[in-house]
Amino acid sequence: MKTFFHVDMDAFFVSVEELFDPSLKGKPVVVGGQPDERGVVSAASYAARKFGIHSAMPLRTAYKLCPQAIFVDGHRERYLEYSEKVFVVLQQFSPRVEMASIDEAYLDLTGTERLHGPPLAAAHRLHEAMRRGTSLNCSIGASTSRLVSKVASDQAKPNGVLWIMPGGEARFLGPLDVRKIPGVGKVTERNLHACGIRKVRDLAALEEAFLEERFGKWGLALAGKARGEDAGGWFDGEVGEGDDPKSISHEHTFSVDTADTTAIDAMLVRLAEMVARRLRDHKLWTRTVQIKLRYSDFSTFTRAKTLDHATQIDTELAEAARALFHRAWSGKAIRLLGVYAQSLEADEGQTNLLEEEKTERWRKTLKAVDRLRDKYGDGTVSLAASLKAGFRARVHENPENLPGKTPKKEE
DNA sequence: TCTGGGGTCCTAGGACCC
DNA sequence: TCTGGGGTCCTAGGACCC
Repeated sequence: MKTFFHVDMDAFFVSVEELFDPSLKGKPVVVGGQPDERGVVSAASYAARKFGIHSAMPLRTAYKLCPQAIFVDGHRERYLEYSEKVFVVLQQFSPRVEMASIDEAYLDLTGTERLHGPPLAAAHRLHEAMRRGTSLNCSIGASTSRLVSKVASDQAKPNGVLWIMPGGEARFLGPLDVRKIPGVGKVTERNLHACGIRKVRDLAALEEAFLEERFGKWGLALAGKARGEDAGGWFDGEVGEGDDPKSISHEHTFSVDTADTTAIDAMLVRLAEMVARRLRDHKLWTRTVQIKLRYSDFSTFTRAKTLDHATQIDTELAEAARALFHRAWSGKAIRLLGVYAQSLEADEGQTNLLEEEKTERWRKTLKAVDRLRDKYGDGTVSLAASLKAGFRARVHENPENLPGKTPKKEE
């Protein structure tokens, strides 16, 4: 018999901000940006949720719902720091920990009864340890599968613990809306509703053949989920598997849509530089470069190109990104630009000797550049290709709105 | 309501090879 | 000649998650 926990921090970003500014406690707080900015709510305090504010809602909408709410810019470094503290606490309970995102994790506690006692008691002890170790509240779901534990932690919120006994999975899931199943979003919910399926028990009662015919492979996975099984999709494999990223990307939404080629090129180069930097940090190389562009009407296009050799070099990424962009661009004003690296490879496989020497020289240069950026901020050092274009663009775009760190000092 | 940024996984068609 | 089937890679788009 397996035992899994799902641990989910309560209103994580808001709670961390409260630790830095206790006067926020109990007030309607919105993390994500200022009310006049383009952007969405990253997290809302429980007081703010009472006004109907929730994450992913446009900031302007949140402001209309609750003008007296306190709007706070997000501080990623703070959340990463606290995410690390969460991880440390979790590791004390089981070496089999997998952070599923910055604020939630799965624990495999199978076979730890003699050490931790029965699941419910262990969950309560973990809950208390989290409070002591991080000063933050969390909710914990415990059961025989990751899926059921995840749903359970959601039902336990805020600040609660819920254990679903072995054999009780179907009874627990049955009365819930299908939307509660991880992986069932807006579209799948609508499709299920169209078939008259509203509750998990409706889903569980259906023939697998019907679901497969209607929804394909996804339908089969859905049937398993309705029974509380982990198989198929995100819950495959062991807890703690999958460390290297499969893609690295940066995107930016302009504060005002732009058709200015100079500003666009500068942004593409900048995004490419940030992606390349992170590739080097991870010791990874990309073979497939992709760009994304979104027009004022929100229509979105992507263009990808697989290179003849893997790279982690700013200018190669930037050149590929610019070529892709100009192939796809209609000339209309742009709302968003993105640069993506896929088909990532580990730090080997540089076969061509000449190529190797060339990239080696580059790597030395870039290492120096990376050090400078660490010292003076991301905006300080740009490679030649971005220098000309970059300068004007920084005048156009308020530095506060630029991705990455704001330059602390101009060289 | 006027819609971020970082990801993962899936589908489907066409190219290309055997 | 007017026609197979499988495997893999590439590309574009989309659902979903936090």
